[in-house]
Amino acid sequence: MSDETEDPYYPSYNSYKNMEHPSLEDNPSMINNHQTPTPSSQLGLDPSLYMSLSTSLHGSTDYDGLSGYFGTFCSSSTEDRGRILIGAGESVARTKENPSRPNSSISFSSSQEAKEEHSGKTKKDEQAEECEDGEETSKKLSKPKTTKEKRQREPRFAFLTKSEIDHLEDGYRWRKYGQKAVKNSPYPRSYYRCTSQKCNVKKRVERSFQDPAIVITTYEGQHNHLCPATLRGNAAAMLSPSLLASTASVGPRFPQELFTRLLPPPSNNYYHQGDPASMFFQNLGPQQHQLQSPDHFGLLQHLMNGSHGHSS
DNA sequence: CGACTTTGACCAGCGC
DNA sequence: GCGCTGGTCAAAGTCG
Repeated sequence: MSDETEDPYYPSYNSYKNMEHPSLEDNPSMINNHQTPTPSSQLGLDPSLYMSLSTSLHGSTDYDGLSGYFGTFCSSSTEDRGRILIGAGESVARTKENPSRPNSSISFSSSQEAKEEHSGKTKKDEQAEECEDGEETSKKLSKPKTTKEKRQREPRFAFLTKSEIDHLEDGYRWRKYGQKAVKNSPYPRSYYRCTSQKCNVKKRVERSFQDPAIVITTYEGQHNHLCPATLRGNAAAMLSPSLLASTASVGPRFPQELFTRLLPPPSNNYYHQGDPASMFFQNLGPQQHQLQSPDHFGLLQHLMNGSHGHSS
């Protein structure tokens, strides 16, 4: 928790400051809604890089709406309340979860996982693929392990949700396939797979050991099917046709795509501590920062409880 | 009875 | 090489 060395995979807060994060520079504490910046590592995250967004959502309806935006969350009937903290960045498969990266903030893993591309593919992964391809009979212990070809890991997206429940409803159906104790955390990590056939989306759910109120949900992969809840029409109804068209079928390719479409650039004063929304970007090109859709942002603002009128 | 969860075991990658 | 850790498997159990 005190190492000063810069981890190449987990840029420190200082690294962020050196990047193009005007709002962060102006307001370092905006990285989350706590009084003091909470290093993502302390949250038990894979704190690689980050676009983080925290929102205050009250009630399931809001959550549904926001969920619809991101495709990954397509809907929710949860009673989840409180903030959703969304981060984006690159996570590392073989995480170094404990080494601290001072003030590296809330994470949100996304985009390609550079490190994983080199080392992340495990033979298990290959085996899993074989299984999904119908090679169900061979068990893990007897499977050939000769193939060395690397499979690119799916992008991951971590969502931080302030919630009392661990497994947040997102409209998809998940089957739990594992649970592991997390090092240095009293809270276990649960592993889920989408129950839809041929959909290999996975998610991990864990509770931050730093702030037990925060649930860290990490999605991996993209759904290749319609969300059951979307089919029921609750989340989709909130989306504009254009956005829906691009997200409803298979979801956005990356959540940050939607972020960039939904959110204005992180202007100097809009996102800051205590705001319903605080975010910063990393690994997003400047042009992406510029992308915005007033309509969508308006809706997002609506979804975000809108109670903290800190917007400049 | 099917869907889902629990749980211990196993495996691979990484650091030392 | 060894130990640690994350991730996964699969049998058994649970639930509706």
